[in-house]
Amino acid sequence: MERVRISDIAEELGLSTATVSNVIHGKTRKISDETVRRVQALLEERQYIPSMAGILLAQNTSRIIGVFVHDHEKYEGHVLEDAFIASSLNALSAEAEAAGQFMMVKRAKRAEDILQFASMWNMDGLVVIGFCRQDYMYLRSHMRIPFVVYDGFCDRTERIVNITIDNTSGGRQVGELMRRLGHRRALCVTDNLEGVDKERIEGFRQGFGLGETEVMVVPMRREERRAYWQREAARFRRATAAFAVSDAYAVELMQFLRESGLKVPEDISVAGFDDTPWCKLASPALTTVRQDSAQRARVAMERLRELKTHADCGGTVVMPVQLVERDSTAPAQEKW
Amino acid sequence: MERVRISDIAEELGLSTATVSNVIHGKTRKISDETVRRVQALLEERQYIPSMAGILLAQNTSRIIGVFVHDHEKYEGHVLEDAFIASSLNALSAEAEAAGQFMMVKRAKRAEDILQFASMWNMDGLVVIGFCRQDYMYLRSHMRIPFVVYDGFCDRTERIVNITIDNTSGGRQVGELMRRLGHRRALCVTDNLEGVDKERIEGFRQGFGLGETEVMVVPMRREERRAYWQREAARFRRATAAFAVSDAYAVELMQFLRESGLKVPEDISVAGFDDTPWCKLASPALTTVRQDSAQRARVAMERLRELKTHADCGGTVVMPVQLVERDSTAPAQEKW
DNA sequence: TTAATTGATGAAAGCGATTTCATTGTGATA
DNA sequence: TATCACAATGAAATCGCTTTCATCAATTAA
Repeated sequence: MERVRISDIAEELGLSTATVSNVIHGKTRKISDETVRRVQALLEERQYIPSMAGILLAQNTSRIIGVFVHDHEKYEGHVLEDAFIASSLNALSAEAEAAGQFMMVKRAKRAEDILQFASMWNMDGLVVIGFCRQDYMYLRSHMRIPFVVYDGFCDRTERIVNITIDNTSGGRQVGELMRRLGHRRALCVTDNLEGVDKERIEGFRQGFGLGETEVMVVPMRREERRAYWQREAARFRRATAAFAVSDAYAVELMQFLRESGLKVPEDISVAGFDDTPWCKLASPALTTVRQDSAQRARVAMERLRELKTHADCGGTVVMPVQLVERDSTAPAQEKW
Repeated sequence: MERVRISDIAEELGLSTATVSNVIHGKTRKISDETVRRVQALLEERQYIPSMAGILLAQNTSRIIGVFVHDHEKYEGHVLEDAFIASSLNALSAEAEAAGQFMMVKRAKRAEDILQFASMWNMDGLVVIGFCRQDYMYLRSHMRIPFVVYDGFCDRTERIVNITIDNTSGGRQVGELMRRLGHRRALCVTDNLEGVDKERIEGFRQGFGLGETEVMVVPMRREERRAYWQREAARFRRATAAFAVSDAYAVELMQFLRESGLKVPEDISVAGFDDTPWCKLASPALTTVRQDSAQRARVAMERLRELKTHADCGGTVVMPVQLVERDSTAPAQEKW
């Protein structure tokens, strides 16, 4: 129950801590087989568990991977519940475990918090999600701990490793699908015109070709959105296709459409983005764009490891994305 | 960029580290206002960030709250994506931040892993989710770090702090609702007959009174479930109400019912449990039982703090639960 | 005037590991 | 027999902080 220290083991066997430490880590030193056996046996018997405190101090590395999620107010204090974030956390946690590392999660509002947190723990690497470029630049110049960024919009010269997905392609695939289905007037639903959402919409436009697209920028706060849908209801009557930049918005949109007496996909086709788990449970099952957060996490951790050695190898990794066609999209019906 | 240590500050001001340390923590010692001012100014200027390595070692406490989530195979490697877990993580993270603590998340399979992990980091407290009683007992007897358990089924004598919700009441409220709506034959959907799910179903039975209830134990793995629904389809034709022990199952069930040509709620009323965010987006919006994970997290952290002082105060905290009636439940129609 | 008290600070030990450098013993070589 | 190489191990410094104990000067009480 009381902590067993290396020195306890050493003392009990009449050895020095150096020897015990070397047995634990192997390979630095030549140690007699007999000693190795005795030490290992006692470590096992006493259930020695190393103290990270000591290790941290001695070898100046913590094996902690910090995951910093921007606590954007649009989530109203529930960021970690967002399907994409939750899925990323899960994948990152799996990667960390596989690599024998530890995952510390923090929701943060400012880059300064990240810096402070990461430095105080002497973290091994960081995954930074949802902040803006300016924050990344700040970290780049004030912190020596390697970090990668999710969806960062940084170019090579900025020396930041940015792991993102091919939003444009995702949007384009949806656009092409809608065009192929004969749609001519589409609505894009987003809550802002920057970053990934901008790319998704641009992609959609490319794929949709000559079709007419109108963009609806909905309020971020859920309560305001309700009123907004109602106020703008007329716009849905004109379109036969809708592309939401997230599954959450797509599902919410479908619900609203149903309430307004419009049928999905008969009256209007709807597509989302992310392929969150409940897409296939929505009714109708939602057509969407799948991003693979497990793969993203894997790449993130790999790049983090690389950064430990070649410090300055910024660059963007674009992960592929895949259209998942389900039941919320169908051939256009004429409207007049 | 290079680490600023307390000794750097001390040296630069011609003071001892003891003095600087005392300025930082206040109140232990009488220090002249002049010195305090000078030290604080320099700490600020040099952007001193304490090293947890040193602190950990010196004061033998880490301020780390460990959250251990049982990596049950039914989640197929995606536990942290489960809506209830994600929501708990978010709430716990918020609580930890508010208390100036750090949250480390780990998915674990065995109690030994928890023990090892928690001890090596000298964690301040643990929240243990989804393990079984035997694991809790193991921790209780092998570990001196205080921990609380979610949904643990431990009685007072076991000296384990167990934070749970009133599953029976939740089930009962659904049962009563179904009875009130005139249903006579109900189906309960679960994937096991133990723990919280057992309580929920028992509660349902109590509330449903004389109505006839049949329990379906569905396979945990998604692929097998698909076949199962189909095979057992006939049972749905007999019932007019269904209560699933989780929203996930409820939504999946609704989807299957729709595919089989049954209408919800006209042909069959469906209710779930948890009130996950997408309940209100399902169609029809799902009647369910709300549990408040923010409140639960608050209590968990409070009890953890109490445990630091009075070590042995086991006991179960039962949090209230609330029926949320939406559109998936309706008065019974006669069937024959 | 001297002793006792108090206020402000320094010196050093300790926390639990790692790691460098030094030491001992043994068999082989000259 | 003296020297050397090498294998096996010990002693001690180090990491950055907290905290106890000691010191010294200035003030107050006797």
